[in-house]
Amino acid sequence: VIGKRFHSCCVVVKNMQRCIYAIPSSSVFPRDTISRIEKNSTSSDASLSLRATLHELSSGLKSEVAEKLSDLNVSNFVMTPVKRNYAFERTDVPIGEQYVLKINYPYKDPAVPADLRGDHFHALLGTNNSALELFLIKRKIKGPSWLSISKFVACPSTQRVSWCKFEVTVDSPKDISVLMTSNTLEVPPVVVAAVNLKTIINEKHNVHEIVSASVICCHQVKIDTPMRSEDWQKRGTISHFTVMRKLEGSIFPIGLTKEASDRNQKAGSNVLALESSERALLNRLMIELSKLDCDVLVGHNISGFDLDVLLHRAQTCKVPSSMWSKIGRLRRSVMPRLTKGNTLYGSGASPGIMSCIAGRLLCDTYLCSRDLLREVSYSLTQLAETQLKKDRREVSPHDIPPMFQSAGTLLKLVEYGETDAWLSLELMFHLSVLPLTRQLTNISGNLWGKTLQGARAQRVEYLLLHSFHAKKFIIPDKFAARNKELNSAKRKLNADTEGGNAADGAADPSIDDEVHHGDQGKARKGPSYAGGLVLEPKKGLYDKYILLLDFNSLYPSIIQEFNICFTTVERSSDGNLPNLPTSKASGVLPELLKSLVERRRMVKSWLKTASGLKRQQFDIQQQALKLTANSMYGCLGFSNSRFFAKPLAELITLQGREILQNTVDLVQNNLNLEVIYGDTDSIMIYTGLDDISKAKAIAGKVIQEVNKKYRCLEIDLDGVYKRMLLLKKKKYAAIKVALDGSLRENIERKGLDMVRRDWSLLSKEIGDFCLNQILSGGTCDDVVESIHNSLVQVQAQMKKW
RNA sequence: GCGCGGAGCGA
DNA sequence: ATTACTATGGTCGCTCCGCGC
Ligand SMILES: [Mg+2]
Ligand SMILES: [Mg+2]
Repeated sequence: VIGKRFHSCCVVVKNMQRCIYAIPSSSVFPRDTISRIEKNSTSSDASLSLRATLHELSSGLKSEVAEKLSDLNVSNFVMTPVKRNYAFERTDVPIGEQYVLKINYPYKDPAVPADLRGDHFHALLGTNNSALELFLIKRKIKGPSWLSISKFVACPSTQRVSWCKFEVTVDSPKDISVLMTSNTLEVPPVVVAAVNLKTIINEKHNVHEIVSASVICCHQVKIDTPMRSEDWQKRGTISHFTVMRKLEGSIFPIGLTKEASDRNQKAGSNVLALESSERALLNRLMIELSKLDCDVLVGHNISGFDLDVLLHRAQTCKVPSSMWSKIGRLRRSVMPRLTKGNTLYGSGASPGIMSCIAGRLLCDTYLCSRDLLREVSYSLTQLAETQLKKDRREVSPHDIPPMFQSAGTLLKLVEYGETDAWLSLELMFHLSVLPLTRQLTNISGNLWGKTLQGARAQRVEYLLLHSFHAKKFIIPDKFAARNKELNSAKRKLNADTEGGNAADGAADPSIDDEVHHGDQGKARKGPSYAGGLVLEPKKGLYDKYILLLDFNSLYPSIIQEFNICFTTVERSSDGNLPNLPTSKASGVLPELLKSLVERRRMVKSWLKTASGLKRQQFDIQQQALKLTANSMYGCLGFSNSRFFAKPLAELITLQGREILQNTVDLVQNNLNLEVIYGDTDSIMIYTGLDDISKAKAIAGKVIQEVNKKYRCLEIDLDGVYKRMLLLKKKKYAAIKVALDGSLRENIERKGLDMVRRDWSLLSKEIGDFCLNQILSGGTCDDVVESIHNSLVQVQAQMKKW
């Protein structure tokens, strides 16, 4: 901090040590010897002698390892016998607690092959762990937070690796710790720069060339709470500029130069810079960006367009690396391969591009909107209209060259560019992207940048890495040899779903709630195990009260209820469905979920009494905790996940199906109520009553009966429907009555064509009209007539066209 | 009815 | 016109559309 401003600082951590584990043959630490000496070693000097004994026992192992390491040109290593747990999928590592040999040596030395074996050890784990991951896990760094950095030395400017304001070096990762007293420190603001490029198309090479770049910069952005527009738009905390260039072989239109200098003079800074070439434009842009030294780059489809164009043009125009690399915070000398994989639209920036902006976060509001909103289109124009209530003028690259004919139109172009940057920025605030992703990151302990990219699997991966590490587990390697099963099991499963699909041939999932929408692009793989049970709906129009009961967070609750974990469920090597655990000891996953649920409960209790920004902060935190708990199951069933455990995922969904079926049976057979539908974690009960309080009383009874069967699982009344049209599985609409006593009514539409974005507006509007009529409560004749009339009218209107 | 491909809703 | 998982991408269930047989 200088004065009241925060600045960037790069910390170079030297001497990172690899941490690998050799799994000894059973003869190295004989079980009876170990338990005998452990029993005696309760006092401290006895533990000294324990250590001595362990070193003694492992001497053969150690010398063998030492020899093999030396063969591999690894010289500076330390070996220590330690007690660790294992609970994962490798069959060559015993499950449970045991002594293993920990080997530390510098990352500078080469990684040893993962399949290295010896007479005294039969497996090696952690050989390829990344230094960054190890650092975060060992130092227990869970997302952005204050760190204490001790014994650092400032780096002379000639040896810097970064463009940061400060750069220091520490000699050991242990010089860095999470600052425990950080609650007393203010959360620093971040600098956010919104970028928008305007390009023309070079027909010959079929590439975009940049003619203008606009940047809007917010210097005081909060990351702990959402910000209202009046706060982030406060004068003095925001700045902007546009860099523009003339078209090749032509000059700027008359009056532009004068206008630019007037504007700059008036603003007291370069708000409009005119350059003579694309290369000069890029140079200027990089200089201005490096002055801003922003923490976050934001833009609409910035990862799919602007950054890509920017770097490709820098390459083509031979912008020196000392310039283009300022787009990030690391100094770089060679341009990485910009396109590698990821040519799919909407899948984020390529790794090469991401590496260029190292040190800055990337917030693509196109990708964020796809994740957080449901819209028929995610264009900036559409989002500006529906989300921000603003008009946006669309400018295609083909419209641009003519705009160079007059100063007036060219200034319009500047305005459009700056407006687009502004709208994207506004969208970012509107969606609270930074507070939400920061919170998610602090819960899981991964990298913030990855959360911004989506990377749900990695979030869960880090959450589990931290948890298992804290309990002294050896963590599964990233590229475990998972060559066994693969596709063989999946075929079989699809083939032998016994019974038709009447009431039991269904599957299961993970109970997503509101969020997570836009899903274009990625072709889904076929399912590899059964998911949630979907009851056959009793189709029809219901006009008396219907109860919607729904289990809260079904899968997280199942994991806790049945203590499902890597550490508790015995899995056979053939990948068959395991039995429920009998173990009393709580597993790691259940404990983890319990703590997430408890934290959420606490935050929600604060939320009740808080107000204003504090309240919004708690709300975000609460959402993030729920999201995290709910996404864990998905990763157990994710074949590329480091913690892939299909048997566990399968066991969870099986419990889900049984619980739903048992609930249906109880409600129908014991309570004599009519269940008309249910999906995965919910049941709908037709009460046949006109009296809402009687209906609610029934709900209370059902809830009581169901909940007393379980320890963690909890069913709750999710809604009361006054009338409902039930068409098919996952397709229905209903008038939902508010439960807060206000009796407000609202039509809920699920799965119907009118909620899908692949139907025309006209079709959706007509559908909605029909639905309103059908649910209006009018007589059948009236409804039919009204719909018929309306359709005739539409037909007439269409004929006029 | 089967197969393939494509949509994106639902939990 | 075609398409190879050195990195990486959360799960499954249920319509709809369109082609070919
Ligand atoms: Mg639920
Ligand atoms: Mg539900």
